[in-house]
Amino acid sequence: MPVITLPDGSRRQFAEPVSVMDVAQAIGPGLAKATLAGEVDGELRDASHLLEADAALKIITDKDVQALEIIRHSCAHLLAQAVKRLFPEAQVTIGPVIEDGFYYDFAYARPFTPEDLAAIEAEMHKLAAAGDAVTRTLMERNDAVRFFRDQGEEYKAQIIEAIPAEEPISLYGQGDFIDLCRGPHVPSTDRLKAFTLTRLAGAYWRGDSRNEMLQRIYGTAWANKKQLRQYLQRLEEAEKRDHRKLARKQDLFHFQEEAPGMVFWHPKGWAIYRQVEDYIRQKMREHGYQEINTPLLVDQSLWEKSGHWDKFQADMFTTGSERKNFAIKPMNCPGHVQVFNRGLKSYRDLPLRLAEFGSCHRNEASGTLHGLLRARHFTQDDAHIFCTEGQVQEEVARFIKLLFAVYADFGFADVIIKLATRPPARVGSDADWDKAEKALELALNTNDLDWDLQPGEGAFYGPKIEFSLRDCIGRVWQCGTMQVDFSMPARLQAHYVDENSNKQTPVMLHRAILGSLERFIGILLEEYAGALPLWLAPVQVVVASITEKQVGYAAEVAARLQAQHLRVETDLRNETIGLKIREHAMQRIPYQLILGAREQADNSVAVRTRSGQDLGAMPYDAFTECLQQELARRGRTSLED
RNA sequence: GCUCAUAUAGCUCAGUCGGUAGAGCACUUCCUUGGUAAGGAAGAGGUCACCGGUUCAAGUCCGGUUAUGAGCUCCA
Repeated sequence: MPVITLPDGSRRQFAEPVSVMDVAQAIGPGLAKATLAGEVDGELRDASHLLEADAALKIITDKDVQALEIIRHSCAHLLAQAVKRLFPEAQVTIGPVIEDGFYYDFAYARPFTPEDLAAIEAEMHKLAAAGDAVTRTLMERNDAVRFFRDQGEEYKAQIIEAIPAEEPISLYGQGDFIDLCRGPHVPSTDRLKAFTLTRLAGAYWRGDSRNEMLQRIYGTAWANKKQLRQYLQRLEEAEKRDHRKLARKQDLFHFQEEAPGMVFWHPKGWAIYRQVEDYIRQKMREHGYQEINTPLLVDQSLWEKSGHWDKFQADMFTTGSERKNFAIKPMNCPGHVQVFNRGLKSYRDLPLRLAEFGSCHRNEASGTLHGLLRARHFTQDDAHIFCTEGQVQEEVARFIKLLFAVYADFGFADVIIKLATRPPARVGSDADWDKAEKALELALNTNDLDWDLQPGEGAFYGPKIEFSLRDCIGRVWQCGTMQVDFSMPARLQAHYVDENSNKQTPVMLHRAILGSLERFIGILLEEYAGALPLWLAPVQVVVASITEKQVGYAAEVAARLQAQHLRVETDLRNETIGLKIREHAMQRIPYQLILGAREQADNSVAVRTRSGQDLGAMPYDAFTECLQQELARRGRTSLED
């Protein structure tokens, strides 16, 4: 006689075991119709799940957040069913839920084509309309292995073989299709109403590039057609913010075939770059760093000593000029150690913070290049802090504080933090790794930050904290980093003299706030959809004349702004003011000064913002006062945004 | 690097059955002197990414290369 407690606290008693659906039915037929699954004592279960004992139950309908995950998972099964019907030779592998959708990986003799994709989706809609019930069965593990192997599903059999033998295997069936799955699923396929397949891609079996490549089909699914439509629209809007598109529209930079992965910066793009660089340079000065610069080309032997040659040789550009084998630096640390090593250092010199806008080249795999976000030539806002073991904690904490202050100035709040610990292939003793990992973890926790652990993802010389930001369509890119290194100073013979006149090896902290200036600027452009805050905008003010009679006055106003170190352009063309306004608004220039006969007569400027706000005419000084205030604020404080 | 797709004017794109290329915007010139998101007219602009093949004939079909896009793998 189970007693079922509902979320509102009400209880219902049943004479015999009932399913989640039975309970819904008892409450009302409308609810039963909307029921997708149930949350039983906090666990998601199928609508067919039998309640034999007292339980707390929440009926899950498409209004609940958990519904999307169930719908998407069921869509993955529907996709696999459709593929098996159209391509019986295809083997199923895995089909998980991802952000906004799902995918399924198949092994098939030939790659699927876009036409196949359309046919598969049509088949899915047909199957959904048929409305087959989705049923759950249990099977002994070994029986399940045999069951799938008999059907020629070698991959599925392998997956199940990896599950402990004593664990019963749950299978879900719909029509003639049965798949291994933990569930839960929707009660029948006609509950899947709003889905579409989005793209085809290759993906390695078990995520290992030594394995064969499978065919991955991606899809998106939602509770209803309206949500699906909104999602697709949102995606389309987001894609317009792509920094590569903005670069073309705003004439910021370009790439070309002769230098793949390397940026040709145009005047406006470079103005942004310099602004970012100057800002960081000032921050470094304020926070006790000394700026240096080290050679781009360094003999191979130094990379061998540092350990980089061993691990990254294939990804380094080299040149055989001068009979020596030079490598173009892929990072700055060995160079910084060379600077540290000149002259005998005392413990009194520590912490010694050496910063460099380090121009690095890495021969990244061709398929990984991605505009400014993954380039072969990039500039790190790099610095290395040489310190004693006792100073590590404080230095890490100070860095994290500085990083968040800088991100706030750029208007970023959503920072993804990860702690990556020792990888299988590494240098240094386990004791040192213990200390280094502990130091980073402690610094994160004392700063009260949310972070995730990434075991085994650290650099070969030390653990690291990664600070990542999202691009326009939600892809995550690592920007800032803090790495503790107990190995490289010793490998490159860095020393200092301690209080007792003993030679000691310093600890080296590798750190970057932006990471790569290129990548950071790419993210920045996408974050603001090209409408950068005033302090970063390549052109801050455009001065436009209404008729030729104001050309002199406009030039004079522009010259005054320029004398105040504002980035200003004039538009004295023989064009209508409507056209000029439209063009500069589309170029996302923060302020337009419209100068006609009236302004000229009373020595004023008519101000218009890029979002179309007309601030009217004001004296010149009032306008520049406004600008100076806005410039001082930084962050996301632009008047009109 | 791997899988799939794509490459036509400065940009965005069209180009059917294989018969030597077209639009809009931008550009140049002229007209217009206009008050808050496109004034008008004319003109100029292309070795259809590159190399090779098939064909009487290739932007179009086939192969290769390069670059780009999406995803995978990688990321000091």
